[in-house]
Amino acid sequence: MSNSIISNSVIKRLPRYYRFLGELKAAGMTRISSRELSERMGLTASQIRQDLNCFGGFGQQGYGYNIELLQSEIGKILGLDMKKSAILIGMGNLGKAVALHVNFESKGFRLTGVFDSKESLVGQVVCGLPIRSTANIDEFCRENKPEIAILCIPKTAAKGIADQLIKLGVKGFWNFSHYDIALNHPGVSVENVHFGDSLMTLSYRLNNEQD
Amino acid sequence: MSNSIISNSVIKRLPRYYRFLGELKAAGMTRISSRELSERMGLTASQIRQDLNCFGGFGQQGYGYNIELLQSEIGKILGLDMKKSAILIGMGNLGKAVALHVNFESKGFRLTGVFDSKESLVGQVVCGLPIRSTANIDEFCRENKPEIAILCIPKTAAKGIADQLIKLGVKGFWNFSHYDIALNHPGVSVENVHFGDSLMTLSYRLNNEQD
DNA sequence: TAGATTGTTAATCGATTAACAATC
DNA sequence: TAGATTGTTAATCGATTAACAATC
Repeated sequence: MSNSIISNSVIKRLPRYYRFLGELKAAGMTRISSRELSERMGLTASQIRQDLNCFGGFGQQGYGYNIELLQSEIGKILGLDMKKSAILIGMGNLGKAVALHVNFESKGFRLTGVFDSKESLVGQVVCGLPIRSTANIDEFCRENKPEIAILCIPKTAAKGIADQLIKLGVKGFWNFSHYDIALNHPGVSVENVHFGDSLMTLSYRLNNEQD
Repeated sequence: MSNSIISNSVIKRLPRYYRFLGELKAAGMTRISSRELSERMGLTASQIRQDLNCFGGFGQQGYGYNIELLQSEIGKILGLDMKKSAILIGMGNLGKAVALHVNFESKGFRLTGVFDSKESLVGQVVCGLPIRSTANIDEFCRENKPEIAILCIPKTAAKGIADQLIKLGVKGFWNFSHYDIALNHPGVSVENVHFGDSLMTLSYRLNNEQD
């Protein structure tokens, strides 16, 4: 079914569909048409139908979409039911906040290990996990085979650790650093979160408002 | 010069150009051709020239681009020299990490106030700023006229506060919440950072690797 | 001058929107 | 059956890439 390659634009819209459908479900609704969903989300009905039909026919003519069913299907498409093992490197302000703030279980992952190179942090418990020394990453990965790593470390440290982790079998990165993993390792899945870039984009918009 | 409307795709690439040029400058290089930059960044030379020519002719035929000059021009385009006033609402794990981790000054902003609704946090000092009660937002905004607000609060709280801030003259949001500001306030500049969406996207990619 | 590389126009590719027949 | 709404094809729009004349 989902054999043809799905475009990046479609993939990036899926989580938002998932969230909106979750809210509609929570509000007690059971069905919705592409037109009504389009009005609530600020999209076109055409785009919604096109997006969904990349993965199969989830709707019914004359009726629309069953909200609970559709949300569950999108969850499966996103792989949220798989609970892939994730490790987090770098327990500074940012790393700690990510560990504590993000609900991994509802996004398809399980946080299984957290690491920092600073020996003074090692042993401290965050999210029920002891902070381990980065010196023990090799050992931990061979035993636990994490699928992804979350990099909350500076660029300088990120290069070495990312390369090391890829050798150890890590298949994807949630990358908060400025090291460009995708550039150096084309086969690996990378999702970048670049605060600075995002904030600069906002700066541009403010300085170029017109209408 | 930059009168025609610049596409979103171009704007989102500008911070990355800015970063790469900064690194080249730091490495002691003075000039670069679009071809060499394209190889380093994983883009096409055509795209780079098209992007830059949205804003003016920064290069020189037969020579290429002066790295320092080009970076400085992109910085001006992004408005990094303007130091717009920013306030941050929500000093939980995430808010604190953003306040401490992000270098606002180098991204066109100055953090001037931080707020939380929890009275137990009020008075605590973060980044040299006392945490203020959200009850005092009105007063603070009338006196300090912040241009943007950073929302590190749950969706439920975000709606009320965003609507309030817009009435108080806030022109943009760096939005970490799931409240869809842009949907309800079309005129306002919004840059969303949605951790959950980003992580779900990574989940999708891991579950659909092929090559 | 010859070589290199830009700025810019034209061609291609991909994503979004519109239209409508199929069907519940 | 009539009305509604999907799934899907065709048309449009926008972004990327290729090509090349201009020019340093």
